[in-house]
Amino acid sequence: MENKKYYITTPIYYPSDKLHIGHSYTTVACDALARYKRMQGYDVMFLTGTDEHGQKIQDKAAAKGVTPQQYVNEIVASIKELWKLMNISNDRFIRTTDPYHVETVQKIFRKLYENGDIYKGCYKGHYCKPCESFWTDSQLKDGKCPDCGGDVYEAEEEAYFFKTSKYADRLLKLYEDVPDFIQPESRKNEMIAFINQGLQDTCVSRTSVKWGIPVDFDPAHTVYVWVDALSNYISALGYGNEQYHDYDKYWPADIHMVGKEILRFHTIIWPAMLMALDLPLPRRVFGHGWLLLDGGKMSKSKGNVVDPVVLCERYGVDAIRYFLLREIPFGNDGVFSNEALIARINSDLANDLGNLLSRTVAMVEKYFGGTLPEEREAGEFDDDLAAVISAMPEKVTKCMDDLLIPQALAEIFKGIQRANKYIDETAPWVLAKDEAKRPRLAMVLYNLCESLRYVATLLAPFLPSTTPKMAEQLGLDAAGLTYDALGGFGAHGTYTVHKGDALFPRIDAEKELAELHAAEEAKKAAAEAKAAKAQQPAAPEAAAEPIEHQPEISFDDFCRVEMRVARVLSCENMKESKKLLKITVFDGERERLILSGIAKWYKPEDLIGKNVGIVANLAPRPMMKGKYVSEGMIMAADTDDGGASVMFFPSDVRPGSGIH
RNA sequence: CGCGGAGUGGAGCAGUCCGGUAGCUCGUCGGGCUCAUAACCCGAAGGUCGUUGGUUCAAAUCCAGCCUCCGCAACCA
Repeated sequence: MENKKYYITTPIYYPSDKLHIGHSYTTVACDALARYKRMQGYDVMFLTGTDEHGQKIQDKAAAKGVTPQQYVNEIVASIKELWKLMNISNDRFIRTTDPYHVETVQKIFRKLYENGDIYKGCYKGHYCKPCESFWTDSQLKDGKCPDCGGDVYEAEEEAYFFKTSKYADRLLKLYEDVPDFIQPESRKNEMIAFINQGLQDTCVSRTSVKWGIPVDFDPAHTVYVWVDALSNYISALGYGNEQYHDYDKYWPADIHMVGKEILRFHTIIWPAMLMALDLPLPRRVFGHGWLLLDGGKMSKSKGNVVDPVVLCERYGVDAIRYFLLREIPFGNDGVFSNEALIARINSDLANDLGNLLSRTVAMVEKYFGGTLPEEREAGEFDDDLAAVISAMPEKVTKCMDDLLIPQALAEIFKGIQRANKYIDETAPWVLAKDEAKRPRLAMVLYNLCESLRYVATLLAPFLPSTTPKMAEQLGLDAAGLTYDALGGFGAHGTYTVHKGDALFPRIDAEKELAELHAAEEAKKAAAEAKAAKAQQPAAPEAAAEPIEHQPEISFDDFCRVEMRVARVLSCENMKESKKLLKITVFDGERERLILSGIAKWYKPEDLIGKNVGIVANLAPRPMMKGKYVSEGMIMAADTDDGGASVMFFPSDVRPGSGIH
């Protein structure tokens, strides 16, 4: 029993923007697990935090005219606020800009370097200019670039590399020896396949990015993402620093919870790094699914509110927590929609759970003035109810230990439904009419209170602010509701209840959706008005995003870019790619092939026969493993929805005309 | 032929490994009850289990082919 510890982590989030509901999902899931383990008597360390370095943040801060540190400080504050709002019980919050973390990263980087697991890429590196890739000797094919088959040059840019490839065999063995290292199982095969394709060493430093942790023995370099971000899991425990001292106590992690998009880094690079450092490996990495938005994209047309703060304010934190934990099946993606959210809140939380408490408490007050008498008489249906309720803890435990959170909740709600049915079976309002049946009536209501005591206890990890409300109405001490204190069905003495507000008020779905829809229409109308305004040259509209500027160039520099008009001769969709259009143009001298990533926004017939602007002296670029070579670039403007708007010229312009 | 996942009543899913009356939640319809948040309880309707062929006494389940959707990889020069 002693020394049972549980170390659980969320990914560290990238504070380049506000967090959305998907981030909340990961964190809430971890929180539920952490609370559950604490309730089971484990010494839990629950870590979350932020990954604050990198180009993107550097750019965003510059665009806003603040330092990167100022920029992230502001966002991190809002993240901490969000976790507070959502009742997240993390024990620690790490920021990769924390000095102690910086210290650890530098130590790790140096150690890996001294052990030979990190090497400077240009020593043996070959650089393929078109592919912008480094290759080692062993990766070259006949001395040429393995991707495009082109010539390679001695590296002209230094970078440090981590020898991921060296650990391929040990990683495969790890997956074999620890079958549940990668969860869910289906993803394991993807990882194995990925390794079998041949692992490349991982670039772990940059000279071009300044916002990051300097390599202390080579300050021109900045530690690039992996060593910086992944080591948070141990620096937060005090590995390599003096800030904390519980590395020995908590490491290795019992579970790293991550989104499926970063599972690979946690099951390949991270274990390889730990192997290189000769440290124990995490026990398990769980790649959960995503919360997709109804209809695919960012919801603007669907009226979905995806800001977690707004959702919590509107529906209550526990309602949102419940939805997130209940709706996403093990390892799969779930769909978020306002309809689904409201349906879930109404049917499960309001109708089943809230109403059960409400009707039970109301009857205890109505028939017994709030306090149940000691004299009780057993009867039909009691045993069945007791059996279902007292089986819940074990079932929930089983589900939680298998990380089946939605199923765990389903088990609790089965108990709730059984209790509702029990009321119908025993019909307390009928018993109440007969004075002689008061002991029986007392027993029925007592059994309902007992059921609710179990439910309140088991629900605590998932709905931490609901349990105290239930406890209060039932006259129980919320702090005393633990697995150990359950003590069996019937263990509690008697009940004195206090009627309170509805746990989860029922939502008028039609009205609510109409309101959301109206709000959406208003937003849309505003956007259209804005767009219409933009049509008028007299009233130019400010850019939606801050404009990122390039350094000033000379006129000569400008003249080096050769822009010409070209006529589209043919254009077709490619079966190999959803994004690319295969375009043949006549540039005034010859035909050239251009692959352009505009297939999502243009059909071939939109372009054929038209005059477009191209950049003509761009170096030919091998694409799709050298299968095609694209000889130029179609000029197009970015649009607000992430699409492209191609630049067309009138048909009387001669192909080959220069553009200035 | 790059890798992988998925196609089951109106919606969302389970069942497929280890063949044998197709199950759950929501919705719909009918009934019951009145303690309760117009909530609760019971019942019913509704499915050729993507498609074609094969194995078998028997296929949602095993085998082969095909169709459709979705991830990842490749890739917006």
